[in-house]
Amino acid sequence: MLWETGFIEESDTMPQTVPRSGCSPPSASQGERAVPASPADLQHLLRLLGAASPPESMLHSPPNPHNKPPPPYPEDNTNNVFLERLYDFEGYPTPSPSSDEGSIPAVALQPASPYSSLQYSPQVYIKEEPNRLAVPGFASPYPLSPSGSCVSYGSHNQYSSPVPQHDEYIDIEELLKENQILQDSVQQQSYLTPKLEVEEPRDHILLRSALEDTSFQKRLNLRPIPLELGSVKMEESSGGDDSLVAPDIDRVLSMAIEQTKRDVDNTCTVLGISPDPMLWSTGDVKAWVMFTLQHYNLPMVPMENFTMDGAALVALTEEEFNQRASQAGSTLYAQLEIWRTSQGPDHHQLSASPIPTPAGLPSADDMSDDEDSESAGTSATVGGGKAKTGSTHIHLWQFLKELLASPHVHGSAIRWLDRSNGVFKIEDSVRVARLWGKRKNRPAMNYDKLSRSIRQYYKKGIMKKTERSQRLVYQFCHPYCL
DNA sequence: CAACAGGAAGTCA
DNA sequence: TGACTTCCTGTTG
Repeated sequence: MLWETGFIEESDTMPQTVPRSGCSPPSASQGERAVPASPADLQHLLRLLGAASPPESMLHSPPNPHNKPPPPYPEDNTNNVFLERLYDFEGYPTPSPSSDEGSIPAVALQPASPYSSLQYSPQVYIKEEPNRLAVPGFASPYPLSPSGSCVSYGSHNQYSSPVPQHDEYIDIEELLKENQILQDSVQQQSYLTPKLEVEEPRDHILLRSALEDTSFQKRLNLRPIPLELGSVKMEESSGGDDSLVAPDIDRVLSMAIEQTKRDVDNTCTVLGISPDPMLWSTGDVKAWVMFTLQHYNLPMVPMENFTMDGAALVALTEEEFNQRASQAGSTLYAQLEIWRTSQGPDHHQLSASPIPTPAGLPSADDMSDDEDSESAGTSATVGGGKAKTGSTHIHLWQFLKELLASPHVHGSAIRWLDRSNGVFKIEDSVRVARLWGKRKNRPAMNYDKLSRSIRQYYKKGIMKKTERSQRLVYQFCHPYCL
C-alpha cells in the first residue's frame, strides 16, 4: 500500500518522482475566463437551481487547501490521489496576472445608491478569509444562525471557519440569507423579466454552494469590483429602478456559472472525459457516475444500470435516473443537466454574452480554462515559482500506477488483476490513452502509441507481458510492482 | 479489427 | 541523453 502515495517519491530506485497533484492550476498567462451569462443561459441555470434539489450532502462547501477534508472514501484514503488532486486544483490560488502577487484578493462593494438597511460605505473592501468575507465597517442586519454553521457541499459536511465571530466579518451564511431575501423579494415584485422567472424555486442551493466556495474567489482573483449588491436590495425595498436588478443578479449568476463550469472542467481533467456528455463512452459514463456519487457522498448504485454511452445517458429522463439510482437519481440528473448547460453547445453562446466584465475582474480575453489550457498549464510554473502540480514530467509507468491507485475513479479504465504481482489490465484503452495524452499534453495520443511506450519498458525491465500473454494485460517488474 | 511486437527517426527537457 | 512520441511494417488471435 505504501507505494500508492508514498513509494514513488520515497524510493531512490525510481528515476523520477510523481507529483501528488495532477490537475494543474490555471496559469497566469492563460488566466481564467469569466463566463458571462446570456439571458437564456441564466434562465436555464435558474431553472436548474430551482429544480435541482440535491440532498443535504450537496450543501457542503468544497474543501479548500486550508481545511482539506478526508477523501470521499475513508476506507481507502490512499487510493484517492486523483480526487485529492481535484481538491488541490480547486483550492489552488490563481496567480495575479500583474505585479500584485501576494496581495489580498478583495472585492469592493460599491452601492449605486444610498442604502438604508445595510451600512455600506461607498467603497468597501472584502478581505478574503476561509469561508468568510471580512468587510470593515460592515454590520449585517441578519443574525447568525445558532449553530453558526454554513452550508457546504461535498462529502465532508461541516467546515467551521477558523475565523472567530466578529462584527467586521460577514458570515457567508449572512450573505446567503440576504441573497435569499433578495431573491424572494425580486420574485415577489416581478423584478425579473418573465423570461427569467423560475417555476417555484425551492432554493438556489447550487448557487449557494458556488457562492460560498472561497476557492471560487481565488480562482477569479477577485479584486475591488463594484458588485453593487446594495442596489439590488434598494430597488426591491424602495421600488426603484427595475433595470438595475437583473444585471446584478446576472453578474452573480455569471460568477456562479463560472464556478460551475470550472468544476466541470476540473472533473473532465481528472476523469479524462469530454466536457460534452454526448461524447462519453460507456466507461466515461460509469466514471462520471462514480465520481458524482463520491463527490456528493451519495449511496452507490449498481453500475450495470449505467452501462450506456453518453448519448443514451443524456436521453434518460429524471424518472429513469430515479429508477436506475433511486436515492441519487435526481442529483445525477441535475448534475448532468448542469454539465450540458455549462459545457454543451450553449456554452459558446454563454461566453459570447454581452454582459460586461466587472472592473477588476479578469476579462474573458485574459482568462482561459478550457481543457487545453489546463493541460498546458501542467507544464507551466504557476504562481511565481510555486511548485507545479500534475507535471508532464511523469513516467508512463508512474502514471499507470496513479490510475491504478484510484480504482474508484479509474477502475473502469484500468484495474489490478493481481496486485501483489503487479499484473493489471487496461479495460478501456481509449480512455487510458486519452488520460495519458492529457497528462502529457499530447492530444494525438492513442493506445497504439501508449502501448509502444509500454513495450519500450520490456527491455528496461520495468514492465512485461504476463507469462500467458493476454490482450491488454501487463505486468510490472520488480521493484516497480511494489 | 484491435492488440501486439519492434525498428527507426523525431521531439523535448 | 533519456524518455518518450510518431510512424511504420508485420504478426497474431
